[in-house]
Amino acid sequence: MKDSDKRGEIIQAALELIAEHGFHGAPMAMIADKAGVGAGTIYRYFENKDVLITELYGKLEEKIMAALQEGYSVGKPLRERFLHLGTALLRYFIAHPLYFRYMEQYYNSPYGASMRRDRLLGKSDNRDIFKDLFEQGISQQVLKDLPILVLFALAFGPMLALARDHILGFAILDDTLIVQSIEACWDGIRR
Amino acid sequence: MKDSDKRGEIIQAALELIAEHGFHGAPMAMIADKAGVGAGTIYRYFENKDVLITELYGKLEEKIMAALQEGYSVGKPLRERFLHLGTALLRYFIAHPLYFRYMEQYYNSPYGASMRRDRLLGKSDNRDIFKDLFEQGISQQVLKDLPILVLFALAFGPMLALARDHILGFAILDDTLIVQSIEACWDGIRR
Amino acid sequence: MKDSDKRGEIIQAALELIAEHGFHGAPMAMIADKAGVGAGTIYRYFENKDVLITELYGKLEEKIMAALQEGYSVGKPLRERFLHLGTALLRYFIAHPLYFRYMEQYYNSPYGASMRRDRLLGKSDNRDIFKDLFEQGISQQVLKDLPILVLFALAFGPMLALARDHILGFAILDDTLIVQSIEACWDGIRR
Amino acid sequence: MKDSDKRGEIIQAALELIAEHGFHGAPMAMIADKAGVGAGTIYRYFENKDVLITELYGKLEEKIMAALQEGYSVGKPLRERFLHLGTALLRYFIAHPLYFRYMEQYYNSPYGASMRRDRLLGKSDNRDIFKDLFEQGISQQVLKDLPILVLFALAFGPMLALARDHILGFAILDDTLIVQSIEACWDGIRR
DNA sequence: CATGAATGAGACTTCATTCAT
DNA sequence: GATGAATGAAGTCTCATTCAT
Repeated sequence: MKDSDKRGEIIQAALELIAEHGFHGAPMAMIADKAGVGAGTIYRYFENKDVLITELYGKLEEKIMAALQEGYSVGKPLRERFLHLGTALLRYFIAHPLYFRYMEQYYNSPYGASMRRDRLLGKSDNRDIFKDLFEQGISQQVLKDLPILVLFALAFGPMLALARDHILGFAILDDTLIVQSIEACWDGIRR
Repeated sequence: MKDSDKRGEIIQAALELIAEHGFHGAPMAMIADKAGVGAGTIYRYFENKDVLITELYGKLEEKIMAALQEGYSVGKPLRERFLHLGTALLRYFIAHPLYFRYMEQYYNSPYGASMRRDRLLGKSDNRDIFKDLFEQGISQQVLKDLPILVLFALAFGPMLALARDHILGFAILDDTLIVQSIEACWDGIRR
Repeated sequence: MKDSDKRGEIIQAALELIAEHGFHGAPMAMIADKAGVGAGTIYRYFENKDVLITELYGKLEEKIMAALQEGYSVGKPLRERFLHLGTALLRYFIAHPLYFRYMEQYYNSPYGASMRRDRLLGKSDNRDIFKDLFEQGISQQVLKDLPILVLFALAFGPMLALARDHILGFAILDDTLIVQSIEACWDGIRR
Repeated sequence: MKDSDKRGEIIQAALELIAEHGFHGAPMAMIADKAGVGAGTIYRYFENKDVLITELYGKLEEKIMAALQEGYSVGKPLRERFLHLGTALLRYFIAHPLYFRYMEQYYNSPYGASMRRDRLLGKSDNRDIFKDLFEQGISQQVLKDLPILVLFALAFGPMLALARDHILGFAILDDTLIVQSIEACWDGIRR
């Protein structure tokens, strides 16, 4: 409990600071401060800054996957399933802007590239929920017959762009717009 | 010519190093080294690192807009115009991976956010070519009646994701796939 | 004690180096070296070089004011009080040549000018001991009826010049000469 | 003529910049710019920055000595001669604040100390006009029997302090005050 | 276990001086 | 002679990481 406690404080502090100021605007000392622990203490829980950053990313990803699976049923029609996942993802990011901004930073950095590389080479792990959906869609001839990665791009590219626009205040996505946008994404990938 | 020489070397070195290692993985000393000039020389051409970074971004943007306009005619049908622009953009990024990675870094950074903010507040400048296209499409009821920003997201989100995937080696986009992808983007935005 | 330790070492090193070589002849790295600490350590105690410089000046000023007040009594005649303060000041500088040279540097620099400006605009702080003396002298018609600043110049100008001459080895001020000099200063300001 | 021209421009530019911003606020490039010459050109006239600085000081000193000698007659009484020199000096500095500020900077710097040292060891050169005055004053028992250096301090210390106060805007010395101040200096040195 | 003071490598930037034109 | 672009040493300051307490 105690252990988990400090670890959690550190992760939360890192999340907030990095999401807001970027990796380089969040020195370890500042993270420690915000977490209410000594600077050296971080190193008892995380080997170094890189490990902290990577682990935090993993945690956020888990949370998101859990959120997406809520109310998700593989029994429903593909379109419905996609709309569910898409709107859930967009809503989740909008509800958790810190998560989004952190993950975006991570993704657009050497970390992100090597993570994706690792995943392609085997550790496909979690994003399977989408992969399954797309593969079924292709084999059922509901989706365009394009490489999975292209479908990913067509589906997630707009969502991430929209989330960013909303969070940076460039656009305001209400529920109607969210649904319309995800439907448009569906139009992009469906036959 | 002389002047252009050093200035060009510096810009090229900055482009390569930042595209590959990010802003923080490209110290001024390293840029100077790669450019084959003294460390202080950079400061004869650029007031500081920020200015260098911003100016380089502007240069790349100009080049891209020029490439897009090649062969572009406002007289053609909307769909054709969109396909032209989309494939041209995607091809350009694939042909110039350094440009793409540099611009991506810029975009996902405080620089990018403030630049976009500035543009929203008046300096609409160059991207008008797309804005015009979208506005016409809406008024002619060819495109979905969504906010311009959402159309931007639907159109560019996938393109950027695809360019990234290709450049990082996760996918290989041949010409067929490029056209198919852009057509899919069109499906996303058209009514 | 521990804290005082490093902080004190840094201040002492800065004092010695700056007194001897001037602000620009005393890089932070040299100060750190002389203090026996790492270069970055200085910044734990002083936000930047300016702060270090200013704080050190304040410390020295305090010490001097304390030394002047030793044995000083407002009950004694004006002349005696002036001679006390003058000889004490001159002796103090001669006994602490580093202090003098440091303060002189500070005074003759942008720091000094802005400090004096600040003081004129309210923060009259410590030097009041002299101001009081001069104001009483004027109102009792013992001193010349000149602006306080002129009396300051007449009194301190020679003292500082003498201290400098002594410290640079151009003159040797023994106790007799010190007293004679201060008496001469008195002749300059008295009616 | 040409030669003299550039040399003069350089000296004037150095004077203005250094007087206002200090030695370290006046880079060679800035001096060259203000002088309207190339940076390298300065080195055709002055071996390096130190030489430029020192030579400029010498020039200013000459000008001052010339100004003091105007209307000065060794035939007049000592007091009158002193008042003449003192008021002339003070007026000169007030009329030429750049000269004063430059000379002050020079004096309070390693340059100044070594210059004075050199002078004590033989090169007494110009300041003889005051030395003569003080020596006569002592032998005629008009002045206090103190070392020449002490008389210098008593006489010049206040003048320099007053000039500084005036130039920095802390005091306003009108003609009456100038005369009164110099008379007070006389009171300080006379028997 | 936890701390946080200390470290020093390394980042950005300035500027006196040189030298090819 | 004159120029000013180029240089690189040196200066200030930051921060990930360690280690004595």
